[in-house]
Amino acid sequence: MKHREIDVEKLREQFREFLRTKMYRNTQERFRVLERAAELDRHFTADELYLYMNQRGDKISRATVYSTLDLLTRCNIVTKHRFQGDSATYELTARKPNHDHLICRDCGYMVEFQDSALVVLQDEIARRYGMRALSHAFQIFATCDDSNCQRRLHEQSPTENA
Amino acid sequence: MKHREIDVEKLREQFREFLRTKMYRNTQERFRVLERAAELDRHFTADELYLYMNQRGDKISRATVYSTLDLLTRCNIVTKHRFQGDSATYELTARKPNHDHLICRDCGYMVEFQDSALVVLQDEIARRYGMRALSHAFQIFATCDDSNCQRRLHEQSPTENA
DNA sequence: GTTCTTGCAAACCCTTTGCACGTCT
DNA sequence: AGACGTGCAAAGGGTTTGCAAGAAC
Repeated sequence: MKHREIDVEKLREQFREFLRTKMYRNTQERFRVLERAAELDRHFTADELYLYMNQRGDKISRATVYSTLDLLTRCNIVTKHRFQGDSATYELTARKPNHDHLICRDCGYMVEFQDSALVVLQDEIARRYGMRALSHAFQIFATCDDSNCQRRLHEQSPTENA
Repeated sequence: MKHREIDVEKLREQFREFLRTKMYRNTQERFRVLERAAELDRHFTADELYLYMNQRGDKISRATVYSTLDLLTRCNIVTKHRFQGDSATYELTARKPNHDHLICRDCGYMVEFQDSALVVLQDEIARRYGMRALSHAFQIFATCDDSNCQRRLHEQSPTENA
């Protein structure tokens, strides 16, 4: 099952609005980063996006990619993850809203799952401390619980919830 | 309210057992890292621990601190966090079991909270995908929802749950 | 025209590594 | 004795920065 199509025009609009509000300039590079990030329908690192863009013929520097990803993160168009060990990974927030990660500590196999209980909890806990929740990051570290753990790297399957 | 006292002897025992099982050696340095980490009753970075130990008169290298923290993480005596941006932070797992973090995106104010629902969810979701949960990391990003957000940096207060 | 952004390369920070020496078993 | 761990300094990888040239306003 493919998840929702991303409305890039809407994102551009949202980004334009953010830049306007914060008095940043509308540059071609910034909007190109957004577009290419939207094309990559997956998690990516800043460097992967940089390489992808230059392969595709956009001439852009790492510095610009990093700085634009920072802007896009600040306005919540992109979500930045810091999983254990590696470099930061990014993804479009609209790609799959409110999903979290279940990661095998042994083989790195990762499942993206959605569970509405987390959003409820997020809001409730923040309220308990007089704060207002914006988003959350939830990672479950687990084991495949299976002797051929490595094999499962490219599998997928289970029951949806939410 | 002070949280539970940490039983360092028990941790030493646990570490000894881990090293034995994995055929690693019992060295003074490794146990000293554990002891000093236990003294720091808070989150710390590898470098902070390194500096603390050398201030306290232990002669130890960064390499050893890093490698021992890795061992301690692998046997779950220490928990490693990767919050946004910064370097990795560590803390004794026994310090405050199963707690998570609520972070103000504007001022950095951080609350450590406990909620038993998360452990239940962690187990249930892992099971749903045929995996066995070991631990989780849950961060809520929020705003203080308050005009003097910065002021709250050193406050604390709320209702316990669990 | 002024200010902000870009691109490049160098700098930076955290972490890991190679190697010689020391320590554990 | 032999294998593993430590310390040091250097390398490594990801990210940020300083500065000159270019684009936005």
